[in-house]
Amino acid sequence: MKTGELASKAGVNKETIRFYENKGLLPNPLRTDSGYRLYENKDVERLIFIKNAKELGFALSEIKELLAIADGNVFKCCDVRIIAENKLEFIENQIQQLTKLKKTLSKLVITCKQSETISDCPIIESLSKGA
Amino acid sequence: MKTGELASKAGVNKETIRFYENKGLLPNPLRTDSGYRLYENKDVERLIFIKNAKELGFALSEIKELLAIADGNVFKCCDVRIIAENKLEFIENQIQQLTKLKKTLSKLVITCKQSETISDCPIIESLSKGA
DNA sequence: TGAAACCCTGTAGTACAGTACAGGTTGTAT
DNA sequence: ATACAACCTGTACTGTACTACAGGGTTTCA
Repeated sequence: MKTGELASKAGVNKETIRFYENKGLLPNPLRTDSGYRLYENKDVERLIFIKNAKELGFALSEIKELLAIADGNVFKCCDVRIIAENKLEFIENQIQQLTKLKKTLSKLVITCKQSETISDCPIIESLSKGA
Repeated sequence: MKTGELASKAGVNKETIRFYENKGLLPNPLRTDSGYRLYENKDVERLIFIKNAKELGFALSEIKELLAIADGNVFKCCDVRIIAENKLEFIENQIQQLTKLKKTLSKLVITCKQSETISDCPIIESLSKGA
């Protein structure tokens, strides 16, 4: 199959395929005599792998590592676990940060509902305070 | 005070000050005859406002709005509240998404601890599955 | 045969938030 | 007097993940 078909089967943009190829996430495909890229079903699977990993919050650079592991015999399963555990830690941290922000912000929004003029807006006031 | 002093007082980079000036977050400052930028204490405060808002997760474009409101008489306090409420909604959404990811990922990590070879790594397997 | 649809390449642009650098001027301290 | 720090400008680069475009070649179908 050619680029267009791969793109629609995997649900990505045609340009994205070339982009991933450049980035080393997709292998250099076979070509027709006229230079058209030729793909197989395993390339669809590979793109789905990438999509899934992206949804799990992995960056393209991390996905590249995961793919290298999935492809090769160089690494072991525990390497994958380490990448996943690191990502998990990062996500937990992010959740904590955001929860803190949420508390601060919702407190501000609640107090804001009482005042009407800009001069005593608690949000503006709060942002003006130095650490 | 000149750029360097403002930068160190506010805890930002010198270049960042020029960047913010270009973006319209800082007003055009007075200049000495030789063209050096001259700042006042209120500029330190303004940079601290920006830093605080950034910590709360506001984008520079949103901070620009907040500053315009804080500066001017054009808007009312409820405009600020709307911006804050939108941001709050966004943050809540993000927390939900991340919490889902965390669950999925930690399940994978746990099952991974049992298998040793790459061929049956549950993380790789899971990523390979189509939707 | 000829138009439309698809493919190719390289380069540039998008958004975000800065950071770095080249090449020049001014201010300060010894 | 002169070295050095701090300032000025404009432009280009960073990283992330694409997206768009110009200018050409190929395939397919009527």
